[in-house]
Amino acid sequence: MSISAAATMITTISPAIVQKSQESSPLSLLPKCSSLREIQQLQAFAIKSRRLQWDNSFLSKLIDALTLNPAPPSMYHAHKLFDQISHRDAVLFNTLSRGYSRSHEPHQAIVLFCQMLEASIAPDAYSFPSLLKACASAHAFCEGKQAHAAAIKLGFASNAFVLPTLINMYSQCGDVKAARTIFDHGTDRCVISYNSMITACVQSSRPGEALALFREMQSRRLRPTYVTMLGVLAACALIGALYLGKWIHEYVKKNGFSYYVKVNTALIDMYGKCGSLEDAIGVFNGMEFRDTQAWSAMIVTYAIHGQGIVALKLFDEMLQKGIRPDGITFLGILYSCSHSGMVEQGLGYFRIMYSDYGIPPGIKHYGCIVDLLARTGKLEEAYDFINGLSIEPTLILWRTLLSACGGHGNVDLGKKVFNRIIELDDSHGGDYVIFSNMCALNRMWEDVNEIRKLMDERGVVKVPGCSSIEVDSKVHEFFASDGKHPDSKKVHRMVDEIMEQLKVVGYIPDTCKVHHVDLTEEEKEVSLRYHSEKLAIAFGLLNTPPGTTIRVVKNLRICSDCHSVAKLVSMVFGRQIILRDLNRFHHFAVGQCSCADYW
DNA sequence: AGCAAAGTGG
Repeated sequence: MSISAAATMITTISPAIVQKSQESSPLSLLPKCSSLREIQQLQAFAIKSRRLQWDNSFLSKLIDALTLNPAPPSMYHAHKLFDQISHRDAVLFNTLSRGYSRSHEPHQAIVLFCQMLEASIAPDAYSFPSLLKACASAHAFCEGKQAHAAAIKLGFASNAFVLPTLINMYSQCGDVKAARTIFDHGTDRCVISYNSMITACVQSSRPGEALALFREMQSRRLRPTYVTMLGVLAACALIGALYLGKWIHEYVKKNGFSYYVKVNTALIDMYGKCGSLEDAIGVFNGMEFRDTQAWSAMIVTYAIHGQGIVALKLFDEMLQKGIRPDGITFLGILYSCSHSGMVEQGLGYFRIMYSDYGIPPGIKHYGCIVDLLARTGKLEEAYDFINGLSIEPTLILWRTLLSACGGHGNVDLGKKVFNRIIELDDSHGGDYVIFSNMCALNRMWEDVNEIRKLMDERGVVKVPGCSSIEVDSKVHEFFASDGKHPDSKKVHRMVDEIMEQLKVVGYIPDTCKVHHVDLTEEEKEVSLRYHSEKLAIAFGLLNTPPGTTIRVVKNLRICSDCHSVAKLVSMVFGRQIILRDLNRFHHFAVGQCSCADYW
């Protein structure tokens, strides 16, 4: 059939399709189809002109177009068409499999691969990316490993397209070590493989390794892509290294990545998590186009800096501009409310998220509501809320409540919740510590001993507190009372000096939460004195010019004694201190904290 | 045809 004849036939089927194309072959028209109807018209044309029997390349394009169509029934139509084809080849299988992995039906993709083997059709290199992607998103580690073995057998494991998906699969299934081994042994380490590996490191909280890979890329003169920037910025956010982050920002500008909305969103997130609210606002204001994610990132950033009211204002502004919020936006909103004690508003937003926006609440939204209720002391309500849920409450939900019980000193409910938690998982040191502190606060020393014994028996260890501070683009880490840092003697002396000065203005060490029963008051004071955040602040006072801001990142929540010390230091030494908790910020200035002592 | 943000608790 001549091209002009084909064009005539299509014209009789749908003028809309022809309008979209200057070309006349049905193959080139396919990507321009935007609706299921248009694709099916082309399919009808293909059947009419008897192409269905012989042209697998055209059929593959047809299936691809069907699977790309966002309307839900497309996978069904694609599979139906696939079933009608008599001579299936690997390309057809791959195309349908890709469709399933795109439409989040990983199990179908895996099944399809098995069917291909059963039909004695040899997979090619392109069969593996979608299969591995499916295994990754389904967390199907066994299948993933089998797929890897098959890829090795067939000689496709070091293929440039297969390698990144292999890395991704291992990382998503939780085996980052294996991912790294594959990456290291890869013969063809391209930019995309580096991106996968960097992302894998970030997702497994190994920011240092991610940044090292970025440097390796540069020394190998591989040109990063914007995806590289997303990974590297996320790594900076994890470490909380503001100056390194600023350097990356410059790099982003110089290399033309500033126009990617996602990169700007990652920059907002990075500045937010590195403690610079102003820089985050600067990036947000400088964006020409902002999507839901960009607004959400900015809302969350205000929230973690204790500016809940501003976060809510921004949400209103977002709605006025006609940007649709998603589940994450509401998470930010609920988070803002719970961390600013706005119970009624929070419950209001929780109600409208489904009724007005059709967003079904997930476990994380429930977590925020539990936090919202419990943090303000409505502990029983929070308990009832958890028990009334239609889904099985997770550990985190109980943990949220336990931590609030600790904050409000409610040992009775706290004990009930604690027992519930260790039934589910008795290996988490943090839970024991919260409950033990709660008991110590109520002078229930036998219980404190009991908990200690339980921890020893079960071999539970608590995560040591660690604070870090970036000075001259080097990150210094401090652990409580440790002598690992080269300057530790000097730092300890500095802490002693600080304490003397603070006592003059009325500081009294808050020893009631130190849960070593057999310590004297003085010994308790000493154990409190060398908490990691105090060491880091002392190091900051010693090694940064007077008047500059001290930025500290801590891996646990700040204790109340360190909180009051930081407030006093900000006043006595005339320094602003910005301290990052596990997931929020404390801005200390002239004796006050931005969290208004509510954290 | 591969990599791809934002997110409850501690």
